[in-house]
Order: sequence, then structure tokens, then C-alpha cells
Amino acid sequence: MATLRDVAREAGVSVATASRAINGLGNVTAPTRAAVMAAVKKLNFVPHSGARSLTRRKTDTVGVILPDLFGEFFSEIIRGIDLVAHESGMHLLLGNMHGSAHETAAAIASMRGRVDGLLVMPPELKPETLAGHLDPALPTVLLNYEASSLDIPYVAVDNYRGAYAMTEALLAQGARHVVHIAGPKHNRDARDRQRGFVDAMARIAGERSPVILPGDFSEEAGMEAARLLAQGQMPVDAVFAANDLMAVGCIMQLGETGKKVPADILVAGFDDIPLARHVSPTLTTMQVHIDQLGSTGMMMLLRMLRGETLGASSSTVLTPALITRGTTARLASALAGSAVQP
Amino acid sequence: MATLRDVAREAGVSVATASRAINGLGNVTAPTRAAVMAAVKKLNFVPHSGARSLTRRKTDTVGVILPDLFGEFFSEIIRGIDLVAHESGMHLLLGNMHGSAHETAAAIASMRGRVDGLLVMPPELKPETLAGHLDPALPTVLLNYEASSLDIPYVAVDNYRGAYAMTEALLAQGARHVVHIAGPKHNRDARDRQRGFVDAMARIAGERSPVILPGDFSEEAGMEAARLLAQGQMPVDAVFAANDLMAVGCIMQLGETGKKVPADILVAGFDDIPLARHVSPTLTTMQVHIDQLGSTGMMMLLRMLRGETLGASSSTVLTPALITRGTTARLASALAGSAVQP
DNA sequence: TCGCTCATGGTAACCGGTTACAGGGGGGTG
DNA sequence: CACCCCCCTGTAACCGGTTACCATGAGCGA
Repeated sequence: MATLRDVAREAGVSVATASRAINGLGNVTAPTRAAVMAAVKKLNFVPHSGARSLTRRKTDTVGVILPDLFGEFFSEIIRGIDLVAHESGMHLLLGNMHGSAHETAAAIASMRGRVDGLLVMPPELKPETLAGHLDPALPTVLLNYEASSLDIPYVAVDNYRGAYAMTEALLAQGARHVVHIAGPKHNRDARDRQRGFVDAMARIAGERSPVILPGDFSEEAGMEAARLLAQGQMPVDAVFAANDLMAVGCIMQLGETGKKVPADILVAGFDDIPLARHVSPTLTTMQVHIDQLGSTGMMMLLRMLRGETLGASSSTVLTPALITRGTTARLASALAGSAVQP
Repeated sequence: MATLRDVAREAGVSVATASRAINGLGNVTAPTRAAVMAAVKKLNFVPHSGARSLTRRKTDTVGVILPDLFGEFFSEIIRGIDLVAHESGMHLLLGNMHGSAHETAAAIASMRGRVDGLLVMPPELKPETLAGHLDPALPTVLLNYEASSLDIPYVAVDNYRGAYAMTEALLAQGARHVVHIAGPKHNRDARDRQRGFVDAMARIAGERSPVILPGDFSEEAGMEAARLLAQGQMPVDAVFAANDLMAVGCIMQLGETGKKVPADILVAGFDDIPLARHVSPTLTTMQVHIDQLGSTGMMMLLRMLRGETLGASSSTVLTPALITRGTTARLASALAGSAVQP
């Protein structure tokens, strides 16, 4: 592998000149630059970025630490991040905490010297724990995690209001007994969504202790919830799942047990993953624009890398929008009966 | 940010001793080691990986270069790669060629010095072009790209046989006029699938010039194809799309125009993306185990990093399996008529 | 008690670029 | 014609960690 020294020798100049020519620093004459460039071509030279990052103190890379790499939610986030990163010539280093808090620390630590900044999505971590692991000197933006107490900028989704709005919409459709399928116990998104649901039920329907089934954001959890409902022990005419994947699982399992969506029971999700438009009936959900979560976060990080100091006050909160589709389309289903139901 | 010298000073030893203690090289007494470790803790020292990779000549990172980051196909690949990489403590550096050959070169070049090896998926590139951009000294595994001529190991899917088998299955279901929706013109997967289709049609149905509609692997392309079919100019009783996304688009659009799947027309895809089980009717497809594509490739790359020399002869070819689901379930649809159709 | 061996720790060079500073040559001007 | 200045180029130190090689001292046998 050719080094800068090799190029310099080949071009008959010093390493300093070669470096300057390659980086276009101006104080190099045209013929000299041409000679260097010719040598670069000939030797197929590519600067060693490890060495470069040592002196420049930047790596042109940002670390992305996600709780998992499963499903469309994360692939959409990464796509959003990549879109912005690519425009600025930044690379993406993927870190995966595989759900454990211990791994999170390791993932963050292992990024030192590799990245200029960090995008972290730590849904299961307590702010104090997180603060202990983050390096204050490393520009960081949190995804989907409101952390005003830490004074770290974040991009969050207003889960509470989204869940409140969705519950309100279900009740407006005439539902009386709305059941919530919750997300993981320690997941902050899940908890905010649950709070929104509980508050809406209390304030609008006067229901002080609505039914909440356990879940973990997986499709299987949605199916499990549907099985519980099928036993018919509790009155229910609408299901609000804390995310789309569980809603999808629930719909499929309800179909197995003969309950018709939306004729017998309404179903709604949260996130608007691409899949939501493809299930049958199509899924009513809160649209989050997941890719925007990533792209917005990346843009904020870029600003920090350019020298701006951003604190928690610079954070962005995305408000999800209600998308009404087939699973809550009472009217349409009444007309169509049990016949064709796209 | 603390450096090794700081740690050494704090612990009252030399940098060499500090380094040895941290890396557990043995020739350090227990008390010395303890002192160093205490200093590490106190100063919150984390080795600078850029500097480390300079001398060690390894980065513990592998580069992953994909044509795009869109859709479940790629998220599944990344998941498969991450699974294996994580076990070996490897990091993933994402590169995106955004479809263009020029970007591909840039992506590969920019990885130098950043990674120990490369996983590349270049569906649109000619072998010669690819060879010109790859560094022979950098261990590389190709994904979904058979390149025996370059003597680079690859993990590929037997697209030809898969397409042949699918066409055969459609014909066995009684279809006479099978139409193929092709993938991008220069995409090798797409071309192999098309060849498999054409050969099967010729050999089994004696059809020498089957209808082939243009496509580009996008959902929209599938819808467009369905619109063409709806005009009714050509006889058609089955559609074989070159990938699942187009098949899904086709099904949705066929629904709009009143054609019933599978009663009026059979539909099949290729890839078995997660979505395939969720559309209605569920999609018949060739199962590729996309994640295995990634994990197998990563395992091969790890072997190369451990010093083994792998050539094209060490490649793996995954044979896709036929998964029969709702979109080709003639019998079931005949029984159920236009009623409930899960 | 002396000399030898061996374990342990220190010094300094090196990985491959970047860049502060010094030096040298050419052109313009008094 | 001499001097100055500016611009280009070169030398060398440095980024932070690793490691070859050397020095030192302890431990052991004779």
C-alpha cells in the first residue's frame, strides 16, 4: 500500500508538498500539483484515514448507537441518517447495544477516537446511567429520548400527545372499551404512550382504570394479546397497540379467532411503519416519519460539529399525525359487510 | 481527553509498562498492573482507536457497502452481518453507493485505513469495473454477486434456479400465460431471474417469447405493470415479479382494477421479505433467508481476517426455497369464493 | 561473596499523515 | 545593480499507542 512518502518520492517533492497538493491547500504551483497527482494516480494512493484522523482530530465519521437493528423502524432511521450524512461526506459507524445497558457502555466507549459525534437512541436507559457513559466532549444528539435534565439536544416524538390523540379518535369512532397493548416496561416511549392513553381514557371516557395488556413491541406480543382478548373475559371494541408491529400481530391473530376488523373491533397502532399500508385491512396509526427522526438528528449533530453549541433547548419534538385507514373504518366496513375488504 | 502518557504519569510508570498492563501482555507485576488500572479508571482513559489502528494495522472494523439502504432487504442483510460481527467484537462501517458506479469507487476508496475487510454488494457493476476499484490486499467478500473470474469469494443466491422453480410451480398450478415483471436492466440478480423465467417457459410450456414487463424493483413499478395488465391487451393468468416489493405493488393495483388474486390471476415474488407474510392474500415467493446472506458473508470475511486465504472456490451459493402462500392458492380460493380470504 | 541469568521496566523509534517554521529562489523596485 | 519581499518548497516535530531493544536489579548457584 502506497504511503504519502512514496508519492512524494515518485513525484520528486517533499512529503509536505505532496500533502499540500493533495489537500488543495493553494500554496503549490500548478506543475508541481500535476506531478503529485500523477504520482497519486500511478501508485493508486489513498490517504490512510486512521493516520489522518490522528492529526486532524476528526474522523468524518459519526457513530450511531441503536438498541437493536431489527425491523423497519431502525432501517428507516438509518436511512434518514445516511441521507444527510452522505450529503456532508460523513461515514456511519454502527453500534448496537443489543438491548443491554452494559453493552451500551461498551458501545459508546469503543467509539472513542473513531467518530466525531454520536447519535444515540437509548430507550431503556435512565438519564443518570446514560450521563455516566457519555463523554461530554463528544458532540451527541439523542434520538427519541427527551433528556432536558442532561442538557443534551434530542429529537423526540411527542408520544404522549400522539397516544392521547389516537385514543380520542378511537373513542370518537364510537368505541367504548378501548384496550391498550403496552410496550416494554422500561421503555420510555412505551411509557409515554401508555400515559397518553390512560389520561385520554380518564378525561374523555371517564374510565379510570382501562385495560392494559403487557407487550414488548414484537409481533408475537400482539398475537398473544389477541389470544387473551379472544377468551372473551373482558368487554372490548377497540385495541390501541403501542406500536405497529404489535397491532399487526394482533390483527392477524384476531382473524384466526374469527373476530372481524374493523366490524367487530377497531385496531390502531403507532409509528406508521411501511408495513402499515400493506396489511389488510390497512392499519390506522400515528405517523411518526421515522426517517425524519434520523435526518433531523443528523442535521443537529452536523451543526454541533461545525462548532455550534447546542443544548437541550435546541431540541426538536416531532408531533405525530393521525392516519386513518382500514382498521378503524367503521362506515366502510358496515357498507361492505363481510364481503370484499381491501 | 486522557492519553496513555497521562495514565503512565498518573500511575508512576512508563508508557510501555502502561500499554502492556492495559493490553495484558504478561510481563508486568500484579501491583504495577493494579496501579495502571487505577489510573485508567481515574482518568477515564479509553485508547484512541485511530492511533491504535496505525500501529496494529488493524481496526476491528469491517466496511459494508450496499447499493442502497432502502427497504427490508437491506435491513435484513445488515442484521445478519451485525449478528456475527458483534460476536467477534467487530464494528460495522456503513458505505452507501447510492446506485451510482462512481460513488461505489468513492465508497470503497474512502474505506482505506478504516477497515480490515470489506463486504460489498455491487449488483449493478461489471466485474472488470469492480476489480479496478477493489484493493487486492484488503480481504473482501462479495454479497449476492458471483464473480468467479475475479477469484474473490462471494455469497450468492441461485437466482436462476429459483426463478426457474417458481415459473415451474406457477405452470404446475395450471397457469398458461405467465408474465414476468423484470428488475433493473443492469442488475445481475434481475437478469439471472429473468433468464430462469425465460428458460422455464421455453422448456416447460414451450413458450418461446413470454411477456416481460419492465420494472426496477420498486413497489411503484409493480403497480405500473398491473395497470398495463389491466388494459387487457394480452392474455395473462399469472404474474411472476422479480422481487417481492413489485409483487406487492402489483397485487394492490390489481385489487384496484377489480382483478382477484388468486382467483383471476396468480402472483408470485422473490426474496421473502417479512412483508410477504403480511400482505393479503399472503405472497407466494422464493425464500432467500436474506439475513443468512449477510451472516454467511461475514463469517467468510472473519476467516480471511484470521489469515485464511479464500478464493472464488470457497464461495457459498444459497438455494432459495419455494414458499407457497395465498397468492397462488387456487384450491383454497375456489372453495372460499369471494368471501373471507385471510 | 561473586558472577550469571532472567524477569521487569524504560527509552526511543515507528505507524502515516499534517503543519509550524525555516530556507531559498525569482521578480520587482529604488 | 542591489535589495527586499513574497511565494513556493523542505525539514522536522507531532498526533497517540505499540514494541524492539536495552538497562537494571533481583535471585540463584558455585
